[in-house]
Amino acid sequence: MADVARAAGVSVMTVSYAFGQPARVSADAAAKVRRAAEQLGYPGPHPGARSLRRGSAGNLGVVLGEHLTYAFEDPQAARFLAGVAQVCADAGVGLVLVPVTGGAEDAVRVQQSAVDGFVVWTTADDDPVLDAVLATGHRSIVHGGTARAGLATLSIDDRAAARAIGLLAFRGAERPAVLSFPLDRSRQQGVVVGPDAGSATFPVTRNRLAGFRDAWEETGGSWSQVQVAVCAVNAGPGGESAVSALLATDVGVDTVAAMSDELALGALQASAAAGRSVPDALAVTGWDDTVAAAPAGLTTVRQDLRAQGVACAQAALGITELPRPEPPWEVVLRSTTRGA
Amino acid sequence: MADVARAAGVSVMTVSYAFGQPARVSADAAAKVRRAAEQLGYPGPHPGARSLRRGSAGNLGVVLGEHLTYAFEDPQAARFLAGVAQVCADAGVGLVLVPVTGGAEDAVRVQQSAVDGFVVWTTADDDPVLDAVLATGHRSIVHGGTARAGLATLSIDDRAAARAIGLLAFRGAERPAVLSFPLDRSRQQGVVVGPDAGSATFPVTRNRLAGFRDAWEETGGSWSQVQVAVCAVNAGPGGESAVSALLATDVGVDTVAAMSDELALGALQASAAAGRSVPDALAVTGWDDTVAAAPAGLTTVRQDLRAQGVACAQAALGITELPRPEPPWEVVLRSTTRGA
DNA sequence: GACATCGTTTGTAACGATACACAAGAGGAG
DNA sequence: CTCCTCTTGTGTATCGTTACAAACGATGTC
Repeated sequence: MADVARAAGVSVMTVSYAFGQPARVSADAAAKVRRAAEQLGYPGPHPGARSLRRGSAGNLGVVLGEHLTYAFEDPQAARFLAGVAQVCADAGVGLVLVPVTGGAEDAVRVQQSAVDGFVVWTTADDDPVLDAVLATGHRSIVHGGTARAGLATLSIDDRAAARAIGLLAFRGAERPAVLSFPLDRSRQQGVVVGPDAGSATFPVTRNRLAGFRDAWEETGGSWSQVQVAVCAVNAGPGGESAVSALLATDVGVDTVAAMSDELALGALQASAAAGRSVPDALAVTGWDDTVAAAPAGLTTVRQDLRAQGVACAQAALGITELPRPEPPWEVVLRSTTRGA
Repeated sequence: MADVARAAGVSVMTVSYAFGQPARVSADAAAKVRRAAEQLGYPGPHPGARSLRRGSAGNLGVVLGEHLTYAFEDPQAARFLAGVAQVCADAGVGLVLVPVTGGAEDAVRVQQSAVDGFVVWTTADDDPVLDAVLATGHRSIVHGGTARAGLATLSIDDRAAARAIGLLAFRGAERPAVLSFPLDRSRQQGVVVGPDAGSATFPVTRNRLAGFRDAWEETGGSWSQVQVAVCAVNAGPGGESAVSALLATDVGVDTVAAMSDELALGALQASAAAGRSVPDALAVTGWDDTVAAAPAGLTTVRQDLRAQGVACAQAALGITELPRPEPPWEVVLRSTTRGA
C-alpha cells in the first residue's frame, strides 16, 4: 500500500480511504490510486491486516456436528445452509465452514477461524466443540441445541411436533417402532426397546423421542413396547435395512414413525420389498416434508429449515434478533397412515 | 497475548510458541501458559494477526458461478463440494464460500477473502469474477473452465462424452432436442434451433453442445434440425415444463438429450404426463448418473464429481498437482434409449 | 478583511502476532 | 577441562492496515 501511495503521489491514508471508503476521497485522487494500484498489481487491502486493525473479520462461521461433508450430503442440512448462505450473500459476508472431525484439533480450528459469529448445526449437548465456540466469545446460535449460557438456540418444538404426528402414526398400531437419529455422539446403531429419551444427548433426538412417547402413551400404550431403531446415517438405505430387519423379527412391526423423510422413504421401500400394504400392514410417518414426501403420499411434519437458517444467520451476524416464538410447523396428513 | 505472558511469568514469545509450536516450549512453560490463558479467558491467537504475520490464511476459497445458495441446492455442485470439503477437513484448512451475486461488488469480495487458494465451480469464460480471482495472485483451479494464463482447469472431456452419449440418444431419432444449461451469463431461457455452440460462454454448455452436434451429424442429421431448450435452473421442474412445451408444438420431439439427470428426470415426467412411451415415443438421456438415475432406468454419463472436487482442492492447496490426464467418464446404457 | 465552514488530505500510533537472531544453561564427547 | 550440541527462553523488528486528530486550501458569510 505504501508503494501504491508513492506511485500515486498521495499518502497511504488516501490509498486506504480510496479502497475502504471511496466517498471520502476526491474523484481525482481515487483515479490516481486506481491507476497506480493497477500498474503495480496491488490486489487491494490485505484481509488479515484489515481484520486485525478493524477488529471484525467479515465472515460467518458454520460448524457442523460431525463430518464436514455431511453439509453437502444431508438434505436437511443443505436446506438449512441454503438459508444461511442467502443471508451471507445479502450481507456481503463470507461463509466459513469449519471442519469438525470429532478430534481434539477441532477446538483449535474453531478458535482460529477468522469469523464474527458462529452458526452451529445440531450437535450433542456434550460436544466439546460447543465449548470451543463459546470460548471464542463470538455471537453464536445453535440450531437444534439446548439453551446454555452464552449460546442462543433455535428450533421448532420438536417434542410437540413429535407428539402430534405420533398420534397419527400410532392410530391402530399394535407393534410400533421409531426410526431414530443417533442418541449420542457414539452414533451407535441398533435397536433399543423403550429407551430413556432423556439420556439421548442429541437434543433433536431426545425431544422427538419424548414426543413419540407422549403420543404412544396417550394412545394407551406403554413405551416399553416400542422398538427404537437407531440409524447412524440419515439416508434411505439405512432406514430400509433397519425396517427390513424389524419386519423379519418375531416381534414384528406394524408402524414406523421416522425422524426424517429419508428414513421414512427407506421404510416404505422395505415395506414394498416385504410385500406389506401401506398403511394397513405398515403405517409410516416422516419428518420435514421434503420434495419426495408428497409423491410418496408420506404423512409428515412440515417445517421450513431454510427460513430457520436465515433466522440463525441473521442473529449470528447481529442483523436481527432471534425470532421470539419458536418457528412454526404443521402435520401434513397423507396416505401412509391409518384412518381415524 | 502480552497479558497472558505477564500472568504466566514468561515472555510473549513463549506464549506464542506455546500456541503455535508446542514442541518448542517445555512442558512446564506450556502448563503455565495454559493456566494463565484459561484464567484470563484468552481465546488463542488472533487469526487476522497471525495471517498478517505468517502470510498465509489457512483457508481455501470456493467461488460459485452464480448465487451462493446453488451450492446447496444443485446436487452436482454438492457432490463436487463434498470432495472439496473432505480435503479441507483432512488438511485442517477452513473452507470459505465466497458469495457471488453477479454484481460489481463480487470482485471486492473475492479480493478480501482471507484464503490461500481458490477453487472455482463452473462459470462463464467472461465472468469478471475470474479476473478478480486471478488478480489475487492465489493458486486457483477452475472446474469446468477454459484454461487461461494463471488459471488451471479440471473437467472431463465434455465434448467427447456428449458425442458418445449423443450417439446412443439419437439412434432412430427424427426430431431431436437438447435440454441445455444456460448458454451465457444472461441465463436466458427459451428454445433455440441449431445454435452456434461456440458462442456459448459457459464452457460446459459449449463443449456438450458441440459433442451433441458431433453425434447428430455423425448420425446423418443436420444441426439446424435440433431444438435446444435452455433451462435456467438445473432442476426437474424446469426440464419437465420445457419438454412439455416441446411435445405440444407442431414440430414435436422424439428424443431428448439432457445435460443433467435432473433435467432428464423432468423430461421423463413430462413424457409420462403426455402419455408417451419411453424410449419408443421419446428417448431420453441424462448426465452424471446420480442416485435417481438407476431406478429410473436412465441412460446417462457417469463421472465422479466428488473425486474431481478432491483433486481441485488438493491442487489449489498445493498438496498435489492436478491429475495429468482428464478425469475418466463412461456411458451407462439403461432403458431410456432405443436399441441399436 | 476576519472568521467560520466544508471537503479533502496527511502523520502517527496502534492492532496482535511471529521470524529471527541470540543468549543461557544442560549434557556429552574427546 | 574445553568444546560442541541441544534445548529452552527472550528482545526486537515487522507484517499491512485503519482510527484518530490535526492540517490544509478553498469557499462563503458577516
